[in-house]
Amino acid sequence: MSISPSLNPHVSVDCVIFGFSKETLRLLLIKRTVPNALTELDDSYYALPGDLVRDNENLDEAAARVLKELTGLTGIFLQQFQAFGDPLRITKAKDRAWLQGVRQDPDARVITVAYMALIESSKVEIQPGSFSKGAVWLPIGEIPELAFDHNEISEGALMALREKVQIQPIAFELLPDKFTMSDLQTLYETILQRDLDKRNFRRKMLNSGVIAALPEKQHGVSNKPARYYVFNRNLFENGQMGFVNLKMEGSFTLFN
Amino acid sequence: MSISPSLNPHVSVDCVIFGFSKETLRLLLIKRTVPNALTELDDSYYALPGDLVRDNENLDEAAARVLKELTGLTGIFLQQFQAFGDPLRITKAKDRAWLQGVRQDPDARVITVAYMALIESSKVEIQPGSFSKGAVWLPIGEIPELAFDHNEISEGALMALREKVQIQPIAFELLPDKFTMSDLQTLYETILQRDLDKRNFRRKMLNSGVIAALPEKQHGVSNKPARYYVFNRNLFENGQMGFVNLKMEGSFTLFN
DNA sequence: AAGGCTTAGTGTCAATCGAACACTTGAAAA
DNA sequence: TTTTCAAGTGTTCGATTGACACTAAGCCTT
Repeated sequence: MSISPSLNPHVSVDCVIFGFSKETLRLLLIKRTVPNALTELDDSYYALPGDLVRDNENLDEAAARVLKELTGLTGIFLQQFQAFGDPLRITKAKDRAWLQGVRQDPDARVITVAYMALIESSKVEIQPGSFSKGAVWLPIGEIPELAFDHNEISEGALMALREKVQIQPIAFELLPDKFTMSDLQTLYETILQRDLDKRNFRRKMLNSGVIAALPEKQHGVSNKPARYYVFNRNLFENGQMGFVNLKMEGSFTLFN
Repeated sequence: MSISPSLNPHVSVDCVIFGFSKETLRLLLIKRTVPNALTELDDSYYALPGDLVRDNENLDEAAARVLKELTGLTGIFLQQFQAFGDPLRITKAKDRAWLQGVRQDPDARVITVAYMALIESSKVEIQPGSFSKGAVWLPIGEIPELAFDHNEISEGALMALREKVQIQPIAFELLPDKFTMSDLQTLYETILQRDLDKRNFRRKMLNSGVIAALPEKQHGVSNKPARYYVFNRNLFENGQMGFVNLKMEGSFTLFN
């Protein structure tokens, strides 16, 4: 992204992009480029993809643009979860050096509105561009020190994801269109970091109506082939079903 | 609030302040003052209390400051819920006229980070000041057209409140320290807009451990005096209890 | 003083839901 | 043909939910 006069120099969006592969949750991070090749700081310094908000776009549009520029994808799950505006968020030396190369007013206070995106990670093809030298999927357990306050933002996104997944059926956004019951269970177990009972999981998923069975089964696996299911997207987009409620320890339930 | 060079002219906070009295949920709104008395627009034009964020404060601090300047209160429940940044949010003619009187750069794009506050409304004493000509508690069913996109923000806050109240025991913030079971039930019914069964409500509230009975009862009421209860604040601030789960219609519950 | 009015406060039962638990099935590989 | 591996399937018990109606306590009225 080139610097442009239509950028609002005080507000940015950052995208915490979740994917799920090899039984781990991952974040899509970019490696920052330093345009005028200052110093040694261009190696292994990752950041969340983000950009300043332009004058002619709203926050959601800015986030969707960042996502599209990086991955080529549109129409994916993308939800604002928190604004971050600590005045000290850009004080790391490395960050200031980078900003000097890239921003007109490197000392400006920037608040950022953070979004979380859920992607089926195999859909992503990293778009080439000056925006980033490269992008990688890193397991959430192996996130290094990131630029600015991006570690804090990522943590916040993970918390928000854990909560939302217990309230709305959004985990499906991380899976391919068709998936097995085990895929789904593993995903939930990964996000929630606890084991679930196979039979209870199955029963409740099916009773709830959020997924539908396909006639098709796996082929060429060396064990009993699993049935494929699809997410019943209409139910939710038409607002029929409000609430998916996944209890946590110490919870209690109220009312009729 | 006077214009000051330490204000960030691109980011503001707005507070949606909820109170509960006479069996209705209310919002604390301010009447805007027009410093240089332009035109006819100073009558009955309400807005959410808000201000630009200063360079030396973070977003939470800015929101707490706005709340304190208006009500004199500190330490009250105040939670960020959404950022609003539509480029067209300041296009109403009245709004532009007002901004010209009050901002250095009235055409600047401002994004706002919205907070919701829960107050026991009898605690509020409106602070005098140039900030607002007057403040009023208006029932949420009778909110007129507000400045900017403040109607949209208020709606969003109400939605957020309805959701949060089903997940965490925060409704108590709207009640006095001691309250009767009926007070509490009426509050929940008002927020959720549906009737609850008295006996079931009682049972679940008591079993949950969120409230504790006091020995004291009402005096001087012309019917059977009700017992007082207090909110068991420690349980939550120490993180023992995670989740209060109030089912909605069409809900389903998942997992062990 | 008695009766009326108003809100507080209480218990049970049937249906549903949640948690725990182990064996059989189907396909490929050996 | 046997082995290996994950898929798939039911039941039981305890806890929770939701529906439902009468008595208790205090003040007010007459």
